[in-house]
Amino acid sequence: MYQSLESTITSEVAAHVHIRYGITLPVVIEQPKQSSFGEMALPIAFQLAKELRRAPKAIATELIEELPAIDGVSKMEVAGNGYINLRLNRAAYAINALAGITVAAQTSGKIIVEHTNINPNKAAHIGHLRNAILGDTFVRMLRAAGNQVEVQNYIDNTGVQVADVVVGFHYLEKKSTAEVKALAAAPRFDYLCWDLYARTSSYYTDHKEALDWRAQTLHAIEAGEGELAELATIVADAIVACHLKTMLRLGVVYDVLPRESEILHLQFWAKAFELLKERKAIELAAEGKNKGCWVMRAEAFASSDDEDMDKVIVRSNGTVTYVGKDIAYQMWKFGLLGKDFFYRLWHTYPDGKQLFASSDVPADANHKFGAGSKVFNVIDSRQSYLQDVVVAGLKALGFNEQAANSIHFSYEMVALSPRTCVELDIDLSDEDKKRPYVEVSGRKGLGVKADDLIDKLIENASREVDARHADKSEADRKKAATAIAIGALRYFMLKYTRTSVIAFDFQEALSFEGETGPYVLYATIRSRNILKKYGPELPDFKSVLTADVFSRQLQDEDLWQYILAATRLDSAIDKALTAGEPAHMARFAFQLAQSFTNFYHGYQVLSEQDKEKQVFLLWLTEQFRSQLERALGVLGVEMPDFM
RNA sequence: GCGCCUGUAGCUCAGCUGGAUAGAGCAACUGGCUUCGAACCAGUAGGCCGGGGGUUCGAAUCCCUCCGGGCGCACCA
Repeated sequence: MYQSLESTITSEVAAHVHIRYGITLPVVIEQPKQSSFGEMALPIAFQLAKELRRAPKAIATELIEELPAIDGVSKMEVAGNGYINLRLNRAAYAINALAGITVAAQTSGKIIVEHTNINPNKAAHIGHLRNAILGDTFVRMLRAAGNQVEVQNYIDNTGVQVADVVVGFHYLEKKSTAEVKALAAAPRFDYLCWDLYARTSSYYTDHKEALDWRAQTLHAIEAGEGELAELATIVADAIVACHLKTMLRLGVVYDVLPRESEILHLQFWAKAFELLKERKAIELAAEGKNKGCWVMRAEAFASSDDEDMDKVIVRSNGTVTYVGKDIAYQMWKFGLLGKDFFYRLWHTYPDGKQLFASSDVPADANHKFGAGSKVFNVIDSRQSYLQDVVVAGLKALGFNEQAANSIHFSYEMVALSPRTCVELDIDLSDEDKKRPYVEVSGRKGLGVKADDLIDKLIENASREVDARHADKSEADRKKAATAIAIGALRYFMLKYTRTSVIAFDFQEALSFEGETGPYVLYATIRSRNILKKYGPELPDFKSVLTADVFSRQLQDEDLWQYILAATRLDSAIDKALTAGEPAHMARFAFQLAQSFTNFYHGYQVLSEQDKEKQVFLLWLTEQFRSQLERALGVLGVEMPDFM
């Protein structure tokens, strides 16, 4: 409701300003610092003051006199040096909120969001959790605003990391294919590979000659033949299954898994290579350190034309680098490659949703993916250099529009707090101990595994639930504890803005008090309980609550403020999307919960004697409940039945 | 050296892309459970928004500069 009023006001004021002054300005609506100033504030006079070279206050006064009446606004007044404060028609606002008036969703083309992208060679860790939760929440925000979204999780199943685990099994552990297959079918295969990967990595540092095994393995994988290639497939497929399972625990699902193996087999790169050469986006270096390589000139992606900065796309031995493959993949996402994958059903989620993976054999699955109009790549900020190169590639090919619509949805890494490192027995240098956070290495097998963290959170939540609800069955308690734990985790990962490094600390992550997911859940449960415990059937609000009733009840300033708070969700989603910041969404949900909690303490709904007021309070409670649940849905947090 | 990010309460962070008296949570202190469940609430205390210049009606926010911290800058992904 709030959002639709906002859009009415901005468009009417903008139209007036355009006609009256011949100036086109974006009209901004702010929330006054003090509620006594009114519900909305327009700083438009300040914006106009620059162009008109007149005092803001005079312009504001003039605007108020000349602006035609706006539906829903009862009063306008000049305040401060030139603010225009608006007071709303409370009863009309409430009536519209009751009717569920919303802004029509905008329809644009398909948006592709790529996230998670974990190397399929070891268990997921907390850094991957941030990526997936950020990506998944952004997807939910986009969908809540009416966009069509496709979620992709890219699988690099032919890379060095997978090869290293294969080297570990084959050369170090001397395992047969059958043995590896058996291990892959057993639980916690991702944990086993986590350790094996670390062991192989450290083996290389002492035995440089072993790097030859890696080269052989990579070669075999690329050729797609022999025992080593088969091992790679077993490992990668089994680990992908582990990752999907971990992500499903968090409510994160995907539409399609484009895999690097098909990018290779279906000659995506060859096609892109032709185009890059044809349009002179890359050139063959005739001399210098990159002699014999196809390179993208530095000037295309950096503010330098230094030859040393040129990026190699095709190595002197003719093989393509990661960036090259990524350019091909990015082109496919926009439907620019003139090629598509085949697809096969990878698996079906418990709710019936189907997940497809790319395939190189023609199948009858009639599914089409890719060819989006806008692409968000959720990748941590350490890869911004490579993302810049990919975008520069599109630009060099002449795809300027697509380059502009390729968005690196970057975020900072998840490091560990020194305290948590100590808990995990990670050796720290004296220098590290002084830092606020320490970056840990997956290659060394250090870090916090995603499933371990989730297990620990569930354990914690279980303790609380068990203590409060001895009467419930163990299964019900476990279910509630799981929902609370996941809510806590998702909120924790979301409450930091993208540019903030998370110094992961067990104590903080395991906290269920204050600005946390459980706080929001608790408020929602309370709203639900009031409605549940109200004896008779809930009244039919739409017929009982008339404009008269609203204008009587809304003379209470606090109640009016609660209505405003409980009708802002759509506006909040919109703003968070514009800012590209899921953290704003999380914060809004928290503030909404705070607002309801205040209402909860200020008004006794069930014991209210005045019948008319009670119906009104019930409706307000219901309004809070539905908005809180929707907000949690956007955050991907599921409700426990009790807590 | 070049590029990107960053410095706000004791700690962890917001601050809606220039607006009114800079906000939360944690920790600390004082209170509140026979109430729609205290995973909560009310209150107290805590800030030269890293320093200095500039832009203007107005700066935590934009520009310059200095200081401090992080991350990138492979024929690895």
